[in-house]
Amino acid sequence: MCSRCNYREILERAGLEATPGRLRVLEVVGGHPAPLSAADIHRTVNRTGRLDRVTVYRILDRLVREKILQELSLGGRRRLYGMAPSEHHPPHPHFRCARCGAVQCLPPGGVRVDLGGVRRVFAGEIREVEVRLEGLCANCLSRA
Amino acid sequence: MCSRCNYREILERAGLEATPGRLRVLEVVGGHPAPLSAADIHRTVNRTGRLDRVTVYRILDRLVREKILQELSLGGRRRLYGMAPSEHHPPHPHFRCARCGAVQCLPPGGVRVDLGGVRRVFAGEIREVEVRLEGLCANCLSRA
DNA sequence: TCGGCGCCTGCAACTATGTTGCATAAGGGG
DNA sequence: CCCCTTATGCAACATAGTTGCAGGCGCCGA
Repeated sequence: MCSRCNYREILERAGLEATPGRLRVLEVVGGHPAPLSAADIHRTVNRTGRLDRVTVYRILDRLVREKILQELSLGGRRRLYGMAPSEHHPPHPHFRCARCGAVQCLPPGGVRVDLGGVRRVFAGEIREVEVRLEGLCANCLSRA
Repeated sequence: MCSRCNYREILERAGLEATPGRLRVLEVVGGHPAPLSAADIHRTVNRTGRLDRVTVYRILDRLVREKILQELSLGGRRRLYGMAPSEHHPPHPHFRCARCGAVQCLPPGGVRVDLGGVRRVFAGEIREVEVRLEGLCANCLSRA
């Protein structure tokens, strides 16, 4: 659990009831150092009580819609979920190991992206930028 | 089809037989201005002949392994495929419209990424950088 | 207090996407 | 001519996510 986040308050500020299911999902996601899949979250939450698979999906959808969580697409088939950028959770890039598939959050601020050229030629409106790195993680490097 | 690419030659340089299926898949992907899903490719290829769904998946896997195609993860459930970066196909960022889901390739060079900070603290080996933008496409903006 | 309404959850069935195992066909080398 | 490899097809399966519907619970107004 992120020590600086009050999940109940976050939910209520978004106009959502702070149900046990939602609180447990938030605790699992906020307390994990890397983004998790719906299946991971379902498994973890069900170690301490039960919450249906479908309910987990619905909670995740809702929390993403309210921008409490963010959904990441990092290769592989599964969508991953992490805390959305906010005061306590600055945006940061993600790394995925091409060998073992593990995903890590990288420190915020380590990557600078300059969109100048794109903003000049692109007719749409850019709202979010996601940076994804791929390569070999330290673990796989040492075992190579 | 990309006028500067000789698909037969690309396949043979990678040590792959230039079979009709592979050539057709390459023509479809190389000739489309945005990345395509396996289902899109299967559908398109089957307008001019037939190629099994499974064969399309296997061809895509193979071409990705040989770095002829690249696989993109752009949200949504499907993996998308485009030409891998090469002499004729410089790496470029991708944009996905949050409203209609359409994916576009953005001009290469429009985005500059500085990894300095990450390379100093990250213990693994970074091989690829993917930049994904999200927002509203011109079409959805005008209809909003 | 009652009845209705909305929200959350569970369950079953379903869809979409991707994968595996096994059979067949084509081509090359002994 | 036989065997091996490679590409393809087909059926079955696996995984991830979605939909429809019903039950429970709290809240609000009558």
